[in-house]
Amino acid sequence: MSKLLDACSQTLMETAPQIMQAIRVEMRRGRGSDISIPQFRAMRFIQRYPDSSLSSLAEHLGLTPPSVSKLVDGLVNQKLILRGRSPEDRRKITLSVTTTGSAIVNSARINARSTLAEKMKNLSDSDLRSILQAMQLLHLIFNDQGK
Amino acid sequence: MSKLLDACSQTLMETAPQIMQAIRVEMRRGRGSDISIPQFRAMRFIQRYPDSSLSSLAEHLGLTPPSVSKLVDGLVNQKLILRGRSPEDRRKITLSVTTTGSAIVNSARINARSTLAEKMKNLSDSDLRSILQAMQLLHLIFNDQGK
DNA sequence: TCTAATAGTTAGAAAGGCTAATTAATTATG
DNA sequence: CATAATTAATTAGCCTTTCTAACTATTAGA
Repeated sequence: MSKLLDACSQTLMETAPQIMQAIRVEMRRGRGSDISIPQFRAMRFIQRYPDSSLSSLAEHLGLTPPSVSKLVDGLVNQKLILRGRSPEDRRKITLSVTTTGSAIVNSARINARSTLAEKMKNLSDSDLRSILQAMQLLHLIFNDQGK
Repeated sequence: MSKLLDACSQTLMETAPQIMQAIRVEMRRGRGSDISIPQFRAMRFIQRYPDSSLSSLAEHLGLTPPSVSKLVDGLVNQKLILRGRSPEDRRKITLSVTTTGSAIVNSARINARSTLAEKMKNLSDSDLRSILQAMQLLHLIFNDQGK
């Protein structure tokens, strides 16, 4: 086991929670667009894959179907997404984002993004490139929980 | 606002939750050493700063004092940490990790670290260096919630 | 057709946050 | 020096998020 690999794992464990904290805080000050990170991630997924089923969403989020069913309940109640039934297989549901939902998810994204950007604004271009590259690597590796 | 900065923020928002998910999953399969991420982070902090107070811990975790008081309750009940009173200022508590606590936090750390390492093992050294550098930069920036 | 498997939901419990109010100890002030 | 203000931590009460287990409805298969 290489020292380098070890150092990477170590620093990932320390840093990832801090970044999450910053994102979470920022998501919470959307003035009316007060959604949690799982809710945000769910809506992003549904935006990307319209008419997706509950189970595919659950898999993406890394949560159990009952948890996601509740999460979906919440979003439906807030009229941010729609829950329909699939014509082909009537056991399945089809999820889609409403206009309101789109507006809120976009404003949350812009808020969070600009605060993250604010924190990183003093970094050099070369530092930023290194962060971008690292994140892209990690994104590939950890996509869908390495399943 | 630079394209680069924007791309960084974007990818951070997508990737950080996925990394967290992987760490969380791994933390949960400690066979008896079943602790949450906030609990893990708390114990790591107390290990690093023995006799630390509740408020300094709360600040490190980015949580409110009542939340941390509960979290500490849980760890004390499991006999993973000790809660004493400071001799100098008797309002303050002094936190320390027990032998059992140390064993558990170390095994959780080793578990999580080796799974992260497993996922990254196919990366080149140059990729790993880029991840390490990026994480160190981000660690500095997001340390203590940019307060 | 009757049984298996699959998709989602419901019920109920535990954990982890929060704010507001409380207790105890220390510091500052009239 | 006595009392007021501040500080450290806890308690109380609430809400949200997650889980497992059990249930309903639909489809697929023997």
